[in-house]
Amino acid sequence: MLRISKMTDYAVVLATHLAATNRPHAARDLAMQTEIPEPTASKLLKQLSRAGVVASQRGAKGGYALARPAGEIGINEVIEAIEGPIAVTECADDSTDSYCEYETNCGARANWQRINLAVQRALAQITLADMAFPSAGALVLIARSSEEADAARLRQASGGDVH
Amino acid sequence: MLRISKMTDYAVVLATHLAATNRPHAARDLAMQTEIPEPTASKLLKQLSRAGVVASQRGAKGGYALARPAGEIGINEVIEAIEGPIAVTECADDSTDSYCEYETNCGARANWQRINLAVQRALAQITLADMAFPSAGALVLIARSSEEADAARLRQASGGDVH
DNA sequence: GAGATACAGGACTAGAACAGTCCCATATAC
DNA sequence: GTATATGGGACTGTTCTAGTCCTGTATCTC
Repeated sequence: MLRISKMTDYAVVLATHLAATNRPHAARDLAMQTEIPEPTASKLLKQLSRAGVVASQRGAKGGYALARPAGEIGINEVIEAIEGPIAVTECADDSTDSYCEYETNCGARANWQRINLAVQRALAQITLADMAFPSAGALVLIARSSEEADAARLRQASGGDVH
Repeated sequence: MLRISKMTDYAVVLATHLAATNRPHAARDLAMQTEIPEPTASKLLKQLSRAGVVASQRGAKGGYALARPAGEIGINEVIEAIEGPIAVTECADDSTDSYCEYETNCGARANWQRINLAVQRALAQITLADMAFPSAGALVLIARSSEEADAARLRQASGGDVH
């Protein structure tokens, strides 16, 4: 289904929550506030920390906060922190020099890489600030054609689609 | 990894092969030519047939052929035939009216839907004709920025990246 | 009409990946 | 020193994926 995993979805929720409140939180607090099970939230925050998306402070009164301003962190960073490099197919993944056994029948590596690039760009254009404050305005970037932009504006105006 | 499944990858190979040869093939022949195990290829072709991507002819001398010209079939159709609707997250999937348990903490449905739209559009822009004949020219559609287009042209010119 | 060929549909299984938990080590504040 | 909080990794049950197999149905050829 070309779908991100549930864990990544959780990670986006956690990062978005940090972006919305803009102050350090202990993993337990974040877990409670987002209703994500504590061990799971803790595990995800560790991964986000290792990837440099969030900054951690150990010890009593420690916790997690965004490593940079929310507007500078793209959703792609959060996804890559949890799932590794974004690659729609294996042969589009530069990080593994895997041998493609259908090479002679495929003829498609360049295409997959472009598809991949388009997906990455789409994800990078949405920042945590956009996620945290959906009405902030920078959202029409992706909706390139005028019809879609219009539809998006209508939805935003009515407020019905944003939850 | 935001990755399509191996089966979908196979399906693209099969459809690309049909596009390249442009005549009906029995499932067994396609399987042999693409080096995909026959039962698996057969299963995939059935799914492509049900989705209207390929047309099937039963009986002796029967087989599979593309349902429409290769240039009119986007990769998204092949992917959706195997994996179902393309939806990066569950809450971006219009086909299931699943209840989002993190609704109050998410605030992101509209964003995910736009991300999803961008991914779908990227996939729809590549047709089976592009996959079958990578040098045919319509490939720079995705590479929007000039640097990428240049890099793509360089790669195409050197021939090193296309397999 | 009989037999051969080929697709249609679905059940089934082994293995891999995912989601989620738990434990212990280490760092910091008070 | 103690309480609090992150860091790292092992572990497990469940779900999904990949792949196979079987039976039924349609069509062609003779």
